[in-house]
Amino acid sequence: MKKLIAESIKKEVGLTESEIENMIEIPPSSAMGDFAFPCFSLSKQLRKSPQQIALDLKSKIKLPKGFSYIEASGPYLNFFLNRKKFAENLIKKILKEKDKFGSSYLGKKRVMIEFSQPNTHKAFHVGHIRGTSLGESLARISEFLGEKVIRANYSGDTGMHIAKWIWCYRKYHSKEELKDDEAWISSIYVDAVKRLSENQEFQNEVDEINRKIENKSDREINRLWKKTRKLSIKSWTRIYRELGTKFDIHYFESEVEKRGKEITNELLKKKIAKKSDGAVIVDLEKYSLGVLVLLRSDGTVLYSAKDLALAERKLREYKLDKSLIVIGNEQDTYFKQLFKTMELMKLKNSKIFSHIPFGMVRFPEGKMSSRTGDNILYSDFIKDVSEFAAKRLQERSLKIPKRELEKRALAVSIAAIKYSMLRQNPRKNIIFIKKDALNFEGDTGPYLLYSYARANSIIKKSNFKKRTFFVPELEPIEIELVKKLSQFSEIVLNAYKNFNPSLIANYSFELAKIFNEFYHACPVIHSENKEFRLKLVNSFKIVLRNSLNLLGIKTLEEM
RNA sequence: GCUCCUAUAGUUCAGUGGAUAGAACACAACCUUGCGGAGGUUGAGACCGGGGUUCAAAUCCUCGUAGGAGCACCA
Repeated sequence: MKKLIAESIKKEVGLTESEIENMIEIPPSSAMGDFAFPCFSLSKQLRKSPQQIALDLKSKIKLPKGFSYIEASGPYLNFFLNRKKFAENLIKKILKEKDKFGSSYLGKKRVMIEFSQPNTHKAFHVGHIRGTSLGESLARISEFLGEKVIRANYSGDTGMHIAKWIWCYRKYHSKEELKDDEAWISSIYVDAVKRLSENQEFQNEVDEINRKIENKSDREINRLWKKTRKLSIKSWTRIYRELGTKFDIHYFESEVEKRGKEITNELLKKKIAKKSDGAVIVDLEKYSLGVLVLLRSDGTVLYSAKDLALAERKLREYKLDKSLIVIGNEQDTYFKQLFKTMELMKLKNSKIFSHIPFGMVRFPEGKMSSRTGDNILYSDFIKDVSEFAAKRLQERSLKIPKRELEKRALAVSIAAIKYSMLRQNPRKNIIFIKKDALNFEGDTGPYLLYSYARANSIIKKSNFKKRTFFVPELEPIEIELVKKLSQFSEIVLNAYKNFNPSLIANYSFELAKIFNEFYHACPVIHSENKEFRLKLVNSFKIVLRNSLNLLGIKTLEEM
């Protein structure tokens, strides 16, 4: 519609169509118009007041197709849609395109999105849920816009934290049975950190184990490492199934360790890296990026060198147009260092990488960390939320079979959690208040699911299959609903460009809110306009389902 | 100390340089003989401070202040 407006005023204002399209706004209220063109910036060159320009334009231009009239309102030129026709076309389009509605084709690009990145032998905590939800959502948005997405995971299965775990297990927990329970696995790590902080000398024992893991010299340690690594990985399958994420490739640090060391040697030869205090570093001071340490002074390899090898491998294995790495913003500087190093070593195509940072998940009491164990584990967290959800569900409908109840409770919980993680700007810290996340009222995932289920319930009850419909005089809230539905595809594009699913989350909430207002104001089944309203309700269902789907949230037909 | 990020109702968040700064929670008052009350309606309540750019600033720049993160062998 913006394009039609641009065409109609292009000649009079001497701007290109796209310039005009960018200027067009949506007025604060529908009573003022459906689109607005502000005339301020033309004022200087035309040497007229913006008010006058608006008046002149109104009389000069031709009414664009699909509009019923134009109004000059102060410095704004306001366009009013032919709302009936607009509603009709839009609803037809939504009902025809269904789960494709809102998508636009951006060309077949191949994009790799690396996210989640839990480490073996450590907790999968609330922060990981944020990264996983964000990555999955970005992946879905890209796919929706026609891109070929490769979901990648990358886990630290070697390195100091593993050495700590194995050290602690052998020394203090060797009688306990090994199991694929993330809570137990993480408790050993937490214990290790605690014991290490009590006695500095233990670090030497851990260092020795770290060397043994890296050069695989100790059979018993190697066996224990393999076994526990496997159990950790196994403990994630349930988590990813529940979160609705499936990876196409799972990289491990152990697979790039050797190549990381080789790259480091090449960098030493090329004088890009150098020795310093026994360690191998890349000096990036002249870019004000400090130094990047590649090898420890005992010769063992660090995450940085492994990341260089990983980047090389991704480029070799896939023909990528883009490669995103979704990781917490505490690594902002590190990624600048890493990318700069890739540039210095002239790694081909290294420009395609970008770091998508996200903020921390904090609690009102303070930061959480998997080192101290001051965090909430995925399993504890989901159990807590599910039990609450099951109780709420039971209060409402008494006769749900237990299986079904558990299924719905889990779906509602995942929706609540994902929505609370995605509704905020990714780069800002989330202050996670359990009471609010568990609250099913207001701006929450369950509210959205509830709205969807209500819409579904109307349609089910109506048992009405007539395909044609005519658009009656529209109630104000119906116009609002139609207009909101029409904005979906633009919102998706914006979310894509800004790597920001919160735009879709906020849109979903606004849409559901308008639907609920509509629902209260306009009877559907017992209305003369039944056929139209049913189509409108159905359109709402489709669009809400599409937008929640992009957030990785599954809808429920009944709650 | 240096670098980066953030600052909007009591609280948690929206807000692409444009019309009256939006919600949610909490608080107060209402709405159920209506398609699901996890809902709706109404009310009270906010742009950290000082400069600047602009016809127009919560939004851009700058200096402060406050909070967070990072800064050599964790990832």
